[in-house]
Amino acid sequence: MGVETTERRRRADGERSREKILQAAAELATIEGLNGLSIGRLADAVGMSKSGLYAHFRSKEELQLATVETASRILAAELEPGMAAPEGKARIIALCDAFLSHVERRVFPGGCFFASGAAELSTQPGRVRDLIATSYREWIALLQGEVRTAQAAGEIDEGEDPEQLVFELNGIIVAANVFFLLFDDARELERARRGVRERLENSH
Amino acid sequence: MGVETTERRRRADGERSREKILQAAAELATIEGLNGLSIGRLADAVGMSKSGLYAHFRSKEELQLATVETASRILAAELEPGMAAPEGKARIIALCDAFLSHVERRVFPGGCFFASGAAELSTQPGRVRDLIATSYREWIALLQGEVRTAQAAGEIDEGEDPEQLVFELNGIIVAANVFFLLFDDARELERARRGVRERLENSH
DNA sequence: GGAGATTACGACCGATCGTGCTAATTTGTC
DNA sequence: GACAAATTAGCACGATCGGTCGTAATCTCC
Repeated sequence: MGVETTERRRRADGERSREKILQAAAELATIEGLNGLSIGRLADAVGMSKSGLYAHFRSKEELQLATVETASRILAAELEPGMAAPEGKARIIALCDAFLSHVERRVFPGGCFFASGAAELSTQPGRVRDLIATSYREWIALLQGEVRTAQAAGEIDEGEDPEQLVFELNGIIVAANVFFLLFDDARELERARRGVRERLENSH
Repeated sequence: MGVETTERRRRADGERSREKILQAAAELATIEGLNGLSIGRLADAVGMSKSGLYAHFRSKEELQLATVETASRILAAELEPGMAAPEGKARIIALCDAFLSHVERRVFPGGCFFASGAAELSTQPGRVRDLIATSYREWIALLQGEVRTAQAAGEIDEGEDPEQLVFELNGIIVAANVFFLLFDDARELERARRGVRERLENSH
């Protein structure tokens, strides 16, 4: 889903460069922040000149938008093993596990890209903030869909409010993300796994 | 608890300026970030010159450390109504409510100072990060103490692990903080209040 | 009331920020 | 193989970054 990508012909080598830049940008942004990430340092990180970057992105904001989309793709790939689980309760647990696993393996060195991005930009109006909010909503909607599926299958009590349940589950795993990084302690992730399981067991 | 404050005599007018600076810094930092907060903009915000600020803080890091301590004091004052509740389960709920209330009233315009600071600095080694981590631990320890008190009073099941329970409770209210800001929707705070209550009811 | 410390300012430093302009090189297409 | 388009680098710009210095005004304390 491209954000009004102004189409223009791309050369193969350019495409490769662009991909390398965005991969580095997505990783760096979780450490320096999407604002703190500077064109100069990013150029150094990929071994290019600042103006070389500008051939691919006409402004910093456009670079940030493309970076968020790249992070979305990376996260989606990380969640794929979770999506492979049978739909319903099992998939919810598998998705949470996949998320916690990608935090633990430091796919993004600064933890979940969207947790970091949301914390940084939630109070800074603009297209980047909006894109992050939209992406986050998709993740929430995905989980809510699985909850409803699980309810239809009788795995989760019908009285349970999907929005409330997903709010709590997401809260648990996002907290694990922050604490794992802040305290450098893998037990935080284990607490999240336990919390998710027990919360789901309690809902039937 | 002062962080090795190099003592030096202070004049009454200087103390007032210093307080004004730190108040503005604590608020601004939740929007711009502790790194993104620049000396120049902060000076403008309080109507002083950059070099005027440097009469109070010898470096940006020292300003950041003092800002974190100021934020601690502000938060502690906000939690006071919670601490006024009878110890145990009631106080846990009152503390969570006080926290959510200070988010809703935007005591810090960018939400919880420590959630924002932890997200920004958790991967950036240094004294500021360490101070934030220490302050966060105090909050966690405070809640855990209340849980143990509640257990001793028979309000919470003895089988409940205080660390696990507080991890989940804190996850819920921190998630509310982020989502309230990102989606600009007060229902997120209501979900947190409900989540905290139900989680505590379930533990006995 | 005078000495000495504190507060505040303006000017200034080198570095880096995002962003243009230009030119050379590489690539894909007819 | 020629030509247009895409890619990348070099350079320079104005603004802003954190920080220093010298100096003037002001407060505190003996």
